[in-house]
Amino acid sequence: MKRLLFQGFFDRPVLEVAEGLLGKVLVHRRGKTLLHCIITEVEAYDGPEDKASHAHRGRTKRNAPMFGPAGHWYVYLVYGMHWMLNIITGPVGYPAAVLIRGVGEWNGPGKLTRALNIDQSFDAQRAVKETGLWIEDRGIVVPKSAIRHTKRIGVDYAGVVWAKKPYRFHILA
DNA sequence: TAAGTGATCTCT
DNA sequence: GAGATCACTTAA
Repeated sequence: MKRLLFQGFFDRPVLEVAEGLLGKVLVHRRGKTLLHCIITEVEAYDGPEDKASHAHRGRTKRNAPMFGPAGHWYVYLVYGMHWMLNIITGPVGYPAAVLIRGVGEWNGPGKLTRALNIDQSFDAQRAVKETGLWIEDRGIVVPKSAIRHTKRIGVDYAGVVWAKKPYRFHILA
């Protein structure tokens, strides 16, 4: 039982998508081998008001994918060495995305992208099989009781209101 | 706890 | 063009 997540899944409020992604499976094709990783930790970045979001000061060349259609990747380099993997949500023109922070055995967004060899070549690409990186529903059900909401990581600069939003979701170990 | 690292953005 | 910033990791 497996089903590719299509654009309709992502074209919803970002908080719904973020929570819904827990337990889904990130699939990466490298040559002929497929890597499957269960998504265990995510963060939501919601719209132009969100001071922790790259989009809060308007559209730039870097964050342009956030303003595009849902179901596309947004990949960028931070701290000069780590690629961050995000999936765009919501309607065109509304900048929102979910940062994939942890999958299965790799915790930490930088380790995840390094392990999967994810870089800017995926930026603004669609999350479908043709691009080599997509997300599937394999019927894994995560009980509500196993999901925790906490504040986001590494965004203290955004001021207390936005830095403390419970926009991080993770599955208990 | 602090350094490493470099693209991007905001001023000149 | 220069300077500051940054959705992190690792080694102490």
